[in-house]
Amino acid sequence: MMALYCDVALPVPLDRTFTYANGIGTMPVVGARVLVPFSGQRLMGVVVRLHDEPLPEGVEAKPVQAVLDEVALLPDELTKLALWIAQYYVAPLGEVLRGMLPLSAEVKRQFVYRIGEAGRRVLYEGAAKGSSRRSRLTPEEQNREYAVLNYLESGESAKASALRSATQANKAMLDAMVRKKWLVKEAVAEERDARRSERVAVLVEGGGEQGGGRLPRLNENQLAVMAELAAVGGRMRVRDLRESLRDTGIPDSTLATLVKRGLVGLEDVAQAFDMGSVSTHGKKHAHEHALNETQMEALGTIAVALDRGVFAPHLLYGVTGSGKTAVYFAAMRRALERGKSALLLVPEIGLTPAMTGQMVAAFGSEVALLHSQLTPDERAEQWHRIRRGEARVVVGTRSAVFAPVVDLGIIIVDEEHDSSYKQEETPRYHGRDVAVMRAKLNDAVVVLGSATPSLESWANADRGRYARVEMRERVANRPLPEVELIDMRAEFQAVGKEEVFSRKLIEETQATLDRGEQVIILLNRRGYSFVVMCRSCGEKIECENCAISMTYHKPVEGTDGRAPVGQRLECHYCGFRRTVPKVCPKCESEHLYYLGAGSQQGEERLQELFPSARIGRMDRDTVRGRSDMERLLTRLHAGEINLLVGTQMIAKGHDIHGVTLVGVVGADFALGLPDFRAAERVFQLLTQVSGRAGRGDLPGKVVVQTYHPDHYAITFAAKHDYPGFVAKEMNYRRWMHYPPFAVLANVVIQSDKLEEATGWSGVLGRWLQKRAMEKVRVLGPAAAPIVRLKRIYRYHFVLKAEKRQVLQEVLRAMLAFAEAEGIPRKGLVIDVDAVHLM
DNA sequence: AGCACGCCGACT
DNA sequence: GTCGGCGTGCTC
Repeated sequence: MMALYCDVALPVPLDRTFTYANGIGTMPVVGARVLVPFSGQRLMGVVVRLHDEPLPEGVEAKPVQAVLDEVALLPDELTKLALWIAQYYVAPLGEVLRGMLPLSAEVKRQFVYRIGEAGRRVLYEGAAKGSSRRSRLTPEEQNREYAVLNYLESGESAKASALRSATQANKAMLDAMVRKKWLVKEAVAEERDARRSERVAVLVEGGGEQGGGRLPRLNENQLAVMAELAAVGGRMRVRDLRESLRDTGIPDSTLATLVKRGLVGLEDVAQAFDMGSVSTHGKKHAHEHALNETQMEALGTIAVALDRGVFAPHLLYGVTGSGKTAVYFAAMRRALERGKSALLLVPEIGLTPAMTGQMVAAFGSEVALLHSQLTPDERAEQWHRIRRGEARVVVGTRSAVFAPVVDLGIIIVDEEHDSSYKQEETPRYHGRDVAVMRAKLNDAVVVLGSATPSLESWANADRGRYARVEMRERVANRPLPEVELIDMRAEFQAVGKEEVFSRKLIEETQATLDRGEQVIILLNRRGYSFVVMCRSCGEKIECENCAISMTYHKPVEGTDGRAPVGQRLECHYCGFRRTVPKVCPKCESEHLYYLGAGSQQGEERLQELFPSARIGRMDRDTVRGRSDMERLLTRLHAGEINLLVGTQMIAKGHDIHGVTLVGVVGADFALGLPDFRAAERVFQLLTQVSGRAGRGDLPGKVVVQTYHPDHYAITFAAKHDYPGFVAKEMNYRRWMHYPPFAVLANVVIQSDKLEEATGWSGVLGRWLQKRAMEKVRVLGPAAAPIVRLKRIYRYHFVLKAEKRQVLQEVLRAMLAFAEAEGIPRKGLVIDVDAVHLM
């Protein structure tokens, strides 16, 4: 009955679990978290199996130190999902589980220090003699070391924080003392309540009246604070109070003074759930609209599956503006009515505030939002709310697919083609594909929605694995915008010089602004110019850490209270910055010139061309948090901005009715990249950004500047012909044995030493030649598209196989071979279903 | 990934 | 001689 051992998945990059011995007080269940000793540390892991099989000869199972959960923390289907991900993506189970459980906040890893034997000797014999004279420590630092030893003399251990405040020793000093064996450092992990508390300021009844009823004299600021508190009934969250004080220019210290004088008390109260401010732009919400016939049909298909309560994957192909969001809402509502939960995945929450706003408006306090900007505490709190069944609607980004919702009825993956669903670190899972698997394990409905479905999903619909639901018309019979292509080669001939904007785009922009309508221009590179080149030697200025051209950023005025940022060259991959050189670093020529216009330059040119336009820019430099995005969108909706330039984030689902012209500049450069998905990506971007035009009562127009006017990605996008594009692209993929006609993995071999990277790729290349050639197609080894990144040299293979299982077997065999050859595990990155070939 | 153990130069 | 630098190898 009682299992002797448990297998524990630990958050280490090792492709295996470890076996521990259960005790009488430490009998975990599968799915519970445990604390176990591991290589001198104490780690939190998740029990994945209970059994009685002893370890092989010579290895002894260490005992479980503590069981953190009485019952499985993870629902059964999430444990199964974790096992599936580990298998499918060839990733360590412990790392998969770590990503699933956002509960690191609950086990705070803390260290305690105890005096060590060497330390005791030093203390008693006064004998730091020889060693301390030699050490580079100042006498003062030596005194502090003695203070630490004195503090610990009793032999009891002390928390790092207590020790540091008592002795003024810093962390570096403590670590140094550990190294000298004066101290022993031990890790403790303790459970902590994930609920946050917050401070509330309370007006003290009769406070300060102790001096015979006389009110103490208060200055103006103090009176203002008292008045503010009294006005709201004597209680106010300190956070809110501070905020309103800041507006009136009263310093925070005023509150502290009042507390000290006993006039205001502070209380810790369990924090109420805060949805944050979410703007809805006063528009009608999707859930308030009556569905049209097409929408009703789409909903009908999904609802039938929901009512049957079986696994049912759907691909919802709906052109931009066809009203997919309204269908999502209706389907989610239907799930709730059936007593089930609903999960909505979106590419990036910060970029679609309108969607989340509508969710909150429609479902109120039943909604939990999960996104990357939550703190660990907030994440844990949401996780528990969901697990307890308090939130039956979850909206979130990629990792929200692991939300422990109770009785899952439906998962919706919005913009399912979006590459942000692919995690670009271990475990390298695809949120969309995990969603489908999760739905399967939960007997739930899954809806993948897009105007430009990925070829993988489209093929799955072709093969009958997914039910295809189509919405080919825009709501209210609005037309799709007319698209005009501008051949930039001809434009160059005619104008005689390189201009960012063509004459046609300028003319159309002017006309649109004159009519009082709005314009969006996509310029899909951030910065001012993305190449700095020397006219004398032809050298491009590269990042010190990466094989990447550095982007020039012009100095900008500090807007919105931000400090101004000087001109600089910046690497968009590692963030490295340098000053702008006056002369070529290679040949010292003064003839440096700047090529390729980014969004910053676009904004500047537009300002020159349309001096009276109200221009806004939307890129990673101007939009850092959710609030920046919301502010920009609010100004757009209000018409305060009538010309918006930006990178691809402007293409993401925004529904701005006044926009009637969309311009596209340089979006086709990606067609030249060595990536089999290049055409797909360009088609998607063009279609999505075109979809921003003509969403109101007036028809829209799109002007696309291109150097490849005959490329099928461009011509089909211009005709709004997704089926046509897909048919053509499918032929290419089939011919070239690329997904969806093969399964693919990208294997990167990396090292900070060039010889290691090339050497290892050679060794693996020979092995693949000999061992795997009949089973998989191997491309490479070749230099990775970015051969050096963050000082790491990178080579890669692309493996393609007919069957997934074959690919996984080869990858596992390759890992085993690499280990035997002494290639370190971190020198190999395996990316199953890679989206970018990096 | 951490952390132990072990071998070698720097400094007294 | 000792300290502490970091290169290998293991973790139930």
